[in-house]
Amino acid sequence: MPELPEVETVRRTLVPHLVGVTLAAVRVRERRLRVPVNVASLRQLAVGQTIAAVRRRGKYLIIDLRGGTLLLVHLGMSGRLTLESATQPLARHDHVVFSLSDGRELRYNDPRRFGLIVAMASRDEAQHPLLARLGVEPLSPEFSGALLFALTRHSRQPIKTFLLDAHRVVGVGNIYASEALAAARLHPARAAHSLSGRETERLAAAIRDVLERAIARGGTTLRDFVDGLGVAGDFANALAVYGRDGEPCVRCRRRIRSVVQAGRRSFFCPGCQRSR
DNA sequence: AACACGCCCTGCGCGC
DNA sequence: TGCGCGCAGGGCGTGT
Repeated sequence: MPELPEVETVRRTLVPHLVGVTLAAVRVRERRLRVPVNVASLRQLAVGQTIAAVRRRGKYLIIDLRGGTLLLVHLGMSGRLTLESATQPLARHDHVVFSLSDGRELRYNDPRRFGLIVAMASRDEAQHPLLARLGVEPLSPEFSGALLFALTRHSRQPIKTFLLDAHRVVGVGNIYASEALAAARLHPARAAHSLSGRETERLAAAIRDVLERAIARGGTTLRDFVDGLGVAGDFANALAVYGRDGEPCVRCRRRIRSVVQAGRRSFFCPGCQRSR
């Protein structure tokens, strides 16, 4: 899926085109997403409204509409949110299509349908079940080694699995969890609570650094990902360990290995990332 | 409370 | 060439 850098890339590419534009109509061609699309609420809350801002919270895009409503969009594993010419034929898996006042269309495409689009009143944002329990933003000033140290104290989970839990830290998915741990030289199987203060400092800095570098290069495209204008990301070449099982580590030349943790594959260098 | 697990869904690449 | 299998960037409900 789009992780934080990919969602942020979509946000940045859409902002200049969407702010000030009105949602003139919506067509829902497939309502069976992770949360079933509520067509009536989309029509009542979103259609006719003008876009005031496009924000991001974790892996969620939040499209603020004038008139006190917003659209919450999650791209799941395979989702795309792209601006297209209305004359462009619809593609397979174009599930939700917004007609815009400038004649173009904003299209939500998602083959696996793990994503969602929800309209709500802006005042409900903080209490909404999908948002209320989300953890800290890793690119915010409040995120630090000290905070990560505090958050990890009572978790016996492997640190890799811990990082994937959006109720603790948002936005870090399977690619960037492995990349951050590699940069911090921490073994993915280390129990979260076993990390020292120095190690959580290193890890927090690595998370921030890898996310920022990925955003700077438009995100990671493994297969599906494109930004709001249909352009693929460029960070896949910069990945140090993810997907590089068997290849030599650029730092120590040992072969990168992978293991499965909590059902997700983790990549690491056995030379640079010792378990203790 | 914390954590492991299975499941949601489609598409693709691989081995046979 | 075709087919079945395993696996994929996420997140939640359920069980212990």
